[in-house]
Amino acid sequence: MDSAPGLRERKKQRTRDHIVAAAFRLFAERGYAETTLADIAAAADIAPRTFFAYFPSKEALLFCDAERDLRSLQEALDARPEGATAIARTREWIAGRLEHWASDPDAEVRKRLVREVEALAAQERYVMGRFEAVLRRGVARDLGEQPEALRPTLVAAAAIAALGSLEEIHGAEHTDGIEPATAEQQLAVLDEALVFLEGGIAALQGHEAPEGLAAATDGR
Amino acid sequence: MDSAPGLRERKKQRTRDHIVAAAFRLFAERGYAETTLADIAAAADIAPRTFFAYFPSKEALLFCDAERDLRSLQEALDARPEGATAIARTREWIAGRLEHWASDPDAEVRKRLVREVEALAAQERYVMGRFEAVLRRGVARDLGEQPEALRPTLVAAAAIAALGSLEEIHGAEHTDGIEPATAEQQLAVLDEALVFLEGGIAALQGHEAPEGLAAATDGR
DNA sequence: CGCAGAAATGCAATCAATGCAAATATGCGC
DNA sequence: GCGCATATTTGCATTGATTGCATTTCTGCG
Repeated sequence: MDSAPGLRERKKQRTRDHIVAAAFRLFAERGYAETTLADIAAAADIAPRTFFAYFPSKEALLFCDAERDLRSLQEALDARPEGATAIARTREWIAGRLEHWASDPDAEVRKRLVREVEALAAQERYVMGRFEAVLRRGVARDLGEQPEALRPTLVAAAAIAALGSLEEIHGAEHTDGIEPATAEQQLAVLDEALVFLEGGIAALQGHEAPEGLAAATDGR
Repeated sequence: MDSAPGLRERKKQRTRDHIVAAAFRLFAERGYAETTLADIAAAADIAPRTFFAYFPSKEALLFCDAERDLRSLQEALDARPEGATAIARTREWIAGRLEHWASDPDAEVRKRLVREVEALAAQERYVMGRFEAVLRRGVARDLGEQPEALRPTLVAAAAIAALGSLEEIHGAEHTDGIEPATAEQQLAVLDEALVFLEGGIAALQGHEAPEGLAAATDGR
C-alpha cells in the first residue's frame, strides 16, 4: 500500500516501533506504574521530552494499534458499496483482522495491564466507545436514522461488546494449558452475535418512537 | 433509611457535599483542567491533602453519584426474588431513579465536561462498564450461563447503552429551546430497548455454541 | 556545500497523587 | 468534667506525567 513514505518517515516509524517495543517489554517486566516515561525513553534511546512527539500520553501508547484499527474500520465503512450493510462490512473487516490480532505479541501484556490498572481499563473502554460511534453512524445510515437513535445505539453497543468478547474466548482446555481459540471459533461467536442483533432489530420493526420524542442531534 | 449515622459521619458527609458543590461550581465556571485541586480545596475550605481522604482522584469526584447508583443497582439485583429477571428488575430500578436523575443540578455540567475532556469520557465509559458487569452477572444467573457467555454480554452491553442514551433523549422543541424529556418518554424508550433485547435473545434460542468453545472463566 | 523545515532536546514550571508523621478533633467511659 | 484511644485533618517532601518555549541537531533539496 504505502511503500515509499520517504526516508524521514521510515526512520520516524522505526523510532516509534522502538518506543512501543521498549515500553511493552518494560511494562511486562515491571508493570505499568513501575515503569516511568524516563525508563521508556532510556530503553528506546530517546530523550524523555521526545516521547511526546510520538504519543500524546503514556496511556495512548498502549492503544496505538487500536487507533489504527479504528481508522481502518472507519475507512472500510465509508468505502462500502451501496448494497453492503455496516454490520456485514464490519464482520468482514473483523474476519480480515483476526489473524493479525492473534499474532500481536503485545496482546497478552496489554490484557494483563488493562486488568490491573484502572486508568488503562478506562482508556480501553474509551477506545471501544469510539469504535461504537463509528459503527453506530454506519448502522444509522443503513437504517435511515440518526446516529443517536435507539436502534443504531443498541446494535453498535452489542456488536462492539461482541468484538471485545472475542479476546476472551478460548478453545479446548488441555492438561497443559488452554488452547487459544481459532479464527473459525471466533467467527462462529461473532456470527451468533449477529443473529442476536438481527433478532433485536426485527423485534423493533413496527415499534414507533413515542410522539414528541427525538434523539438529541445536539451539535457540539 | 439511614437516619442517625452518628455526628461524626454526618459531618463528614457535609464536608463531602461541600467539596462536590465547590468543585462543580468551579468546573462550571472555569472548566475542568483550569480548576486545580488547590482551588477546589480552597473553595471547600479544606487542606489540599484532605481532598484525597474523600476522593481517590480529581476524576472520581465527577462520578461519585454514579458509584452510589452502581451499588444501588447491585443491591437491587442481589435482593431480587426468584421470579424477577435481572432485566425487569433493572427496568424498575431505573424507573425509580429517573426522577432523581432529572433533578440532579450537576448533570448538565458533568455532561459538558465529559464531552470536552477525554479523560472524563474514558472515566465515564469505565463506570458504564461496571454497570454492565453488574447487569451481566444478573442476566447470566437468569439464563443459567457464565457471566462471560455471549448472551449476558450482549444483553448487558445493549441495556447499558440504552440507559446511557436516556440522557440524550429530549422532548419537543420550542422556539425558545428544547424541552427535557419526561420520565414517561424515557421509560418508553427504555421499553423499546427491552423489546430489542428480548428479540435478540429469542433469535439466539436454539443456537448452540460451537463445540470445544468456552467463554473464559479466567480467574485472577 | 548551505539553507529551510522538521525533529529531537534541554530546561523550567504545573499539577495530580502519595507516603509519612505531627497536630487536631471527637466520642466515650469513668 | 477529664483524659485516653481512635479517627481526621494537615503539612511537607517527593515522584512522575505533561507542557510551553527556546535551542540545537538533522534531513532533503537545490
